[in-house]
Amino acid sequence: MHPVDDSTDLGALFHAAFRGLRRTWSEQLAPWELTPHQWRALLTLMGRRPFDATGLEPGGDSMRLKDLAQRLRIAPRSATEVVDQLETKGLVQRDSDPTDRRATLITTTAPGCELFAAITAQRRDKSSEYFARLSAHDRTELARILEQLGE
Amino acid sequence: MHPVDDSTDLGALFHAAFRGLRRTWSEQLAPWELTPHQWRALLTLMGRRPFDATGLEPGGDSMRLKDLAQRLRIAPRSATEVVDQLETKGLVQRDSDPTDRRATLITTTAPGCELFAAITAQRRDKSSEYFARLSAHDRTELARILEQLGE
DNA sequence: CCACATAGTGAGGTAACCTCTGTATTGATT
DNA sequence: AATCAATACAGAGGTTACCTCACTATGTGG
Repeated sequence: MHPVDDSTDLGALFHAAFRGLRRTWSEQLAPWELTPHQWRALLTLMGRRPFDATGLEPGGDSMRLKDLAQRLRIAPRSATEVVDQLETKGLVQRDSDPTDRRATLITTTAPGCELFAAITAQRRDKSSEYFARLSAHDRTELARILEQLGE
Repeated sequence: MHPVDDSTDLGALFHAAFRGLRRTWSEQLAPWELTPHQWRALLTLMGRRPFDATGLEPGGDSMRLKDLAQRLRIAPRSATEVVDQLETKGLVQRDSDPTDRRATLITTTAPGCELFAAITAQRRDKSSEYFARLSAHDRTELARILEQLGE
């Protein structure tokens, strides 16, 4: 009687955990009408800027669509899409790069920065974090292991 | 200068790893024209049966659609869908439960069992497993941590 | 026998991707 | 300078893996 191999179990576990994460995020972000995908994009856009206590001033930093795609590990076309969504909501803006007119620079607008700050604050307060149920040690371990998996 | 909190990083890492897993599976399953989703369903269906060396005889065990959904952690309606797909491919069959005519029992057909065996064998041979890059210790750790996350 | 619950499915929708094609622009090569 | 390949992005259209809501057929407790 072969047990179906470990990896299979790991796959199922991984899948379950991932779905849990997404559901949690969805619920947390619902009040702001952001999808997890949009949030991740905004986070990436903001993450690049070393942001200070207020974290509210827009401009100051921007990113090419291509770079955003790379950091999100999605195809450039898919980045176009999420930027479209954020732009429609007025959270980011596109400007063509003066140094290369093919490229567009994505910049977080003032409302975008505010939203980012608000969500970040709420997350910290509530500590309604999905990973909060893990011990600090386990979180570190998980990060270490996941890094190995992500090439 | 606040660093964006740990959890955020973990989220990104998790996302990246999950996408890697899915891509790997997709590629591995492509020759058999199965999606990862279909594979997981088949695996669940087969997993219930303690299967022997040949593992080829069909029938013998079956599962209600509802139970399949539960094990896959998806809505019953979504299970209907994946069963439809597998049934179209002739890998599983539906029979109404004689003890409750509302219910349908899903059974893996002979071709389904063969396919399952073939794929399992190939995976074992190639050890082209996504999680293979982790040490045995890390795999155990990962499983332990993921279990905590999956409620 | 009637109200209510349960099992599955049809209809229709969404998020988060993808590829392939086309266009504007740039940089490199003759 | 004229050309040609490469690059950045967006339009069009597709796929996977989900979902909810409404409906039908069937079972169950009062």
